[in-house]
Amino acid sequence: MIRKRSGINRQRRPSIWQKCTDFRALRQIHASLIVNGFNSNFRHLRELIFTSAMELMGTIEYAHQVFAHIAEPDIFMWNTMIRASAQSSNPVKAIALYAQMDNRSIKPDNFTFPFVLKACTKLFWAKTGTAVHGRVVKFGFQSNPSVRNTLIFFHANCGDLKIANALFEDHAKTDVVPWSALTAAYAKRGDLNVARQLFDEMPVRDLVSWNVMITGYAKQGEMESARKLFDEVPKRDVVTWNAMIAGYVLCSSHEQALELFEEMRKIGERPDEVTMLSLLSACAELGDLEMGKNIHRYISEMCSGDLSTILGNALIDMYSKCGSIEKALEVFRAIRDKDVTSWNSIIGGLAFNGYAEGTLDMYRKMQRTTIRPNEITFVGVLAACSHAGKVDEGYRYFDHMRSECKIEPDMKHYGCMVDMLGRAGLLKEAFDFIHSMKIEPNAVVWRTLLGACRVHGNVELAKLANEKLLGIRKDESGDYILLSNVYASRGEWVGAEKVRKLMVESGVKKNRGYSLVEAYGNALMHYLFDSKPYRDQET
DNA sequence: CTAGGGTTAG
Repeated sequence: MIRKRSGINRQRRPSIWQKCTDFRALRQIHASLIVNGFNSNFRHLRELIFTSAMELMGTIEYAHQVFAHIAEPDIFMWNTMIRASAQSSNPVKAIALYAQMDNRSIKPDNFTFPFVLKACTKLFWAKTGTAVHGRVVKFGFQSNPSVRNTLIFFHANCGDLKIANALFEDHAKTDVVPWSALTAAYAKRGDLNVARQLFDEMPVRDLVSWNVMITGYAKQGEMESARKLFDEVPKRDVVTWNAMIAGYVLCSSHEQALELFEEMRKIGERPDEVTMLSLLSACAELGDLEMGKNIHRYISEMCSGDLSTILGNALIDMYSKCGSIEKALEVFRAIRDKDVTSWNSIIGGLAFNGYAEGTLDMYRKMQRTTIRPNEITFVGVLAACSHAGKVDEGYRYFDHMRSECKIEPDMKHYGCMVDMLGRAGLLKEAFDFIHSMKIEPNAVVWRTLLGACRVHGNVELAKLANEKLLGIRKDESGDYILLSNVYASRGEWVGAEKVRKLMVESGVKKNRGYSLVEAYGNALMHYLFDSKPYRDQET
């Protein structure tokens, strides 16, 4: 499982590189190249760069180090580094490499630009991408089909659809690739009618164009239209199935999603990672631990070897939301390459299942790694402080987040702080805290304060909070969910029910169709009724 | 070694 998919023609490669399947082997080969004086042999250097950047997982840093020591890398090496960086989690490096090329007056070729543009698109860097477009023209690659298609894709996704359209009208209308890319861009923006028109006009439709359209409908919740195309499409692949399954999960038709999955298996279409992610998300939302365990088993059978980070993260989330924190911890420990989401998932899982000490412990463990926390991390940390009544500690983490981690607090963090103070009965302090906020407090913040006033019987402040609340629109689903956590975690089911109503009334689509008790039930039952097989101390 | 479709955390 360590090797990534390879695009290179493997048969023609020297056998030592074909046998290079992990980092250890790579370093051995590298060492022997140096010992034998082959380390300036470009044939080997190209392989070294390609293998560490593109083929092995988690060795891109090594590729960068090696690359930095090559006095005059050839264009293939530059392209490989840019390509690998563009598809890595840090596409900025691809731009930096291109800038370096530019500074050193190294001529890019027709392979260079698609990779650089891919990085711009991924980063949503409209200005940079437009500048790159200028370089494309300067070097005369404008009519190269691949370059032009990536340009269309960039402009379509980073704002200027007019330019994308112009490029498309000019030269690309005979090519199905930019046609469906443009269709996808319109569908993504929610312009389904324009997308559909493009789709209908296509002289030839390949599977991608069908998938683009089905995905577009599914994401907008127009499952009837999606279904119609799904039934019409001449041939389906795993993406077609995934689009439908994800669509059903998105609009909370979990049974339909599971049914489709069954059908998929019956006809012998092999589900992949994306299928599993959707299904895990369905289990998490349903709180269906049994089904979640089934999916977990299926995943284990499917991929022998390491659990991928992304699947591991989804499993942690599923187990946490289904109240099985031990299983979540088990999965967490099994993930080899933990990323910030892995830590966030387990920290949030512990926090919302009521394990405050475990949460803070986990955060301290995280600090000992090289993974930097982000704003989501602190939602978990602060929620834990709030749950456990750790006011001083909550303040400390709030400051730590700003001063040491350079993360500006957003509404969710403020919400946690107000909840923490409110629970502790420090109502006046909570009120002052709201006034000290750098952003305009939203409904959740006021409602949190209101709830606390009710609990502690402060009528005056409650009135004030209520007034503020009345003047605010209620439309952001994420914040309502946080609030419902706040309510539910206190055991105030009445409050939770109110929030749910508020969500329905304000047209919040998420969580429609079933009650909060079902959604958070298992996890919260566990917490509220204190069946504690997992002990806080031993994370 | 080029381009397009599906994805996890609150």
